[in-house]
Amino acid sequence: MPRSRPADRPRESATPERLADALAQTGFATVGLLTRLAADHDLSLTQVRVLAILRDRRLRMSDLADHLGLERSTLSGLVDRAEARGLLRRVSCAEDRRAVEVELTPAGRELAARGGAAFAAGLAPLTTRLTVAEQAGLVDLLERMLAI
Amino acid sequence: MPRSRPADRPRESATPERLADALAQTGFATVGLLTRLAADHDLSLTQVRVLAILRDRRLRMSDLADHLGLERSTLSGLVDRAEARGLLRRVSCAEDRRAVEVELTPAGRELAARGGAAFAAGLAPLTTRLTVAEQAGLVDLLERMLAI
DNA sequence: CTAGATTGATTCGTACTACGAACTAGATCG
DNA sequence: CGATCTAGTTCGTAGTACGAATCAATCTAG
Repeated sequence: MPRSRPADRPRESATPERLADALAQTGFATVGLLTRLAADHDLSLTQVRVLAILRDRRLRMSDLADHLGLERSTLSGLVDRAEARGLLRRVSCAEDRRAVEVELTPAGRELAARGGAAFAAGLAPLTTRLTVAEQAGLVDLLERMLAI
Repeated sequence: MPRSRPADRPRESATPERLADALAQTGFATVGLLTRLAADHDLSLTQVRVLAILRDRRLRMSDLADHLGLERSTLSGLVDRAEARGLLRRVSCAEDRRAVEVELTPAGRELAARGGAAFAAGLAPLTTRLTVAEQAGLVDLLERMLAI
């Protein structure tokens, strides 16, 4: 497990170790922010991920489960709840009548858009610690690391 | 909500937007890795966070709950299960007999150490896409952004 | 062309996570 | 001392996640 913001962080530790720690911290910070924002709308982190993924696509249940790394059975309930709240809808697939596709409703799209803005705003206290040039450098490094 | 690895990622979008997306991606990648590693040992992400936090400290239940951003009631069960598995132990506090401190057992410490190594190793496919100098640059930017 | 296998999704039962409210025991302050 | 506050636990509820079983539609071999 990565160290968590140790009071006595060893400044001299090796880069790979520090990178792992910094990435874990970044992960908890961003995912934590996302979780808090989601909670404001009574959504779970997973539901946020669903909205984020469907923002650009329309997927079958199986494909969505794969994207999320979840079992199909888990996704059924997840989509049930989101559908009941009017955030997305199931559309039966024309090519394969067993399959069900999922897409955002206008309400879901609207929520996703507002959430995206809130996320960027919530990140500002962190990101503005860097200059604009540094932010651009960070984007470049992260995108290359993630192979986006 | 941040966009999730869109197939048609707009290359030309503004830095703040791309930074938010890149940070969200980084968060999901690192936290996802952590979750998978945790699952190998039948641990939840939260239990991993507990181990990570206690790696350097010994805390009261309340303080631990604050560090995790959880309610005390949630923490009780969490610590129950981890204690039952021998990863940590409750120590009653001398100064305040209401209070309970929590610390890792040797087994918990050992697991945390092995987990940390596994995490760094699991990150390697991503981090090695950058040169050593770039990794150092990334560490610097992230640490300054997180104000570590 | 149909019998059997495979695939897409759902339902069911179980365990864990998380919350808030109610409670107990110990501290603190008037 | 008694009132109040704090630390932690217990309880009930809802959401998340899994795997096994199931059903319907599709595919494939003979």
